[in-house]
Amino acid sequence: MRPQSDSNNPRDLPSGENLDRDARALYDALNQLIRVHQFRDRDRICGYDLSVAQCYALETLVHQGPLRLQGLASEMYLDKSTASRVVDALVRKGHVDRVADPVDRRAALIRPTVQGEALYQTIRADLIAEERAMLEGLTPDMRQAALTLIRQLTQAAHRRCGPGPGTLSSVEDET
Amino acid sequence: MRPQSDSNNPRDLPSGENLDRDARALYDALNQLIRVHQFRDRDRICGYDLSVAQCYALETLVHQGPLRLQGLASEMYLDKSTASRVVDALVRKGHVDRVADPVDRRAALIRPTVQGEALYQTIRADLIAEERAMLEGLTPDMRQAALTLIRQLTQAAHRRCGPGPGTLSSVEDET
DNA sequence: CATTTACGTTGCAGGTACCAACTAAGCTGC
DNA sequence: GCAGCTTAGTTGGTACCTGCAACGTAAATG
Repeated sequence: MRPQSDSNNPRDLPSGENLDRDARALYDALNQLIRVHQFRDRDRICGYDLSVAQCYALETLVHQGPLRLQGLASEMYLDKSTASRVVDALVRKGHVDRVADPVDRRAALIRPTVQGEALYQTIRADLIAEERAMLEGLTPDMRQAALTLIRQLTQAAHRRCGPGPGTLSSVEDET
Repeated sequence: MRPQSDSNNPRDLPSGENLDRDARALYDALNQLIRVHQFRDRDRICGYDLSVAQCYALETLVHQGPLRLQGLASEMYLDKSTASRVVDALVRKGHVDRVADPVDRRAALIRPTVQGEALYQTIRADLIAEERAMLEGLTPDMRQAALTLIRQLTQAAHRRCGPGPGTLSSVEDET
């Protein structure tokens, strides 16, 4: 439906024509990247007796501080019932605990335990080591560019993804 | 908490020190990106009465042509039993079919039906439109750079993580 | 031909996910 | 204060995804 104006030099086009082609390429590339990371993370995290969802929840709690269940669910794009069960599992394993919210006795604040925080840091260090290995083949310039681009892509996707309840904004950290 | 070797000048270091920091940043950025995409894909694909795994299988079959179950499982980093069930679902929905392998009567070749191929193209077009919208804010140069980097990251991760659970073949590493 | 190996399916167990229904607690209106 | 509604979280039910183990069948090997 979008005819490639191949009569002209395809490199000089003002970013209108190649957009489709780049979009296709990006879709495929991102697909690959996401799948590889997904499975790598899963296998690696399972070695620590955590599921991926549990690890994600723990990570969210470590980063965002104590959260109510609803907040955690929003942050994870999950139903509150699913979040509840994930928290159950983490409580059973001793990685988080529920404390009564002082201002609302219906609510419970969920926060990582010392053990949970330590476990998360261990896993994080492990995964970061993987990223580190991947980055070793890139020049510092390229690494910076990669970061910038990935963040922009995330921002764009997040904006479009629409009503993200918690609006996770934990992207910006050390410069 | 990581001991920064601050006794030295951090600006002159030959990319050894900043590597850690970049690795951390990459981990976080990739995390965000993957999550956003994951949920976006899930919601979007579910609108077509396909699960993500089913869509991934269909995509693999469309891209790679007819595959045996084992090949599909390897491609998806899944156990063959899981792949079998995913294929079951796709067969039930009429998106793929199994044909007997002419040279091996144990095996079955799985291939998309016309309907399955059409469905995949529809979904793909939909998802690509999303990527396209995301790319609109980037310059052509940045888009190219993003592609290159994402592919390199994928390559690196793929090399490191190796094949998934269901894979027994295709990894002859002679030690 | 018997054994071994490979392909795929099925049984089992556990995780993930949603919706809907439920309990408990807060908040309104009277 | 107590109905009645809303909100926070839990639980039941259902369905899917996933891997491991155990099969049946077919090919390969001796």
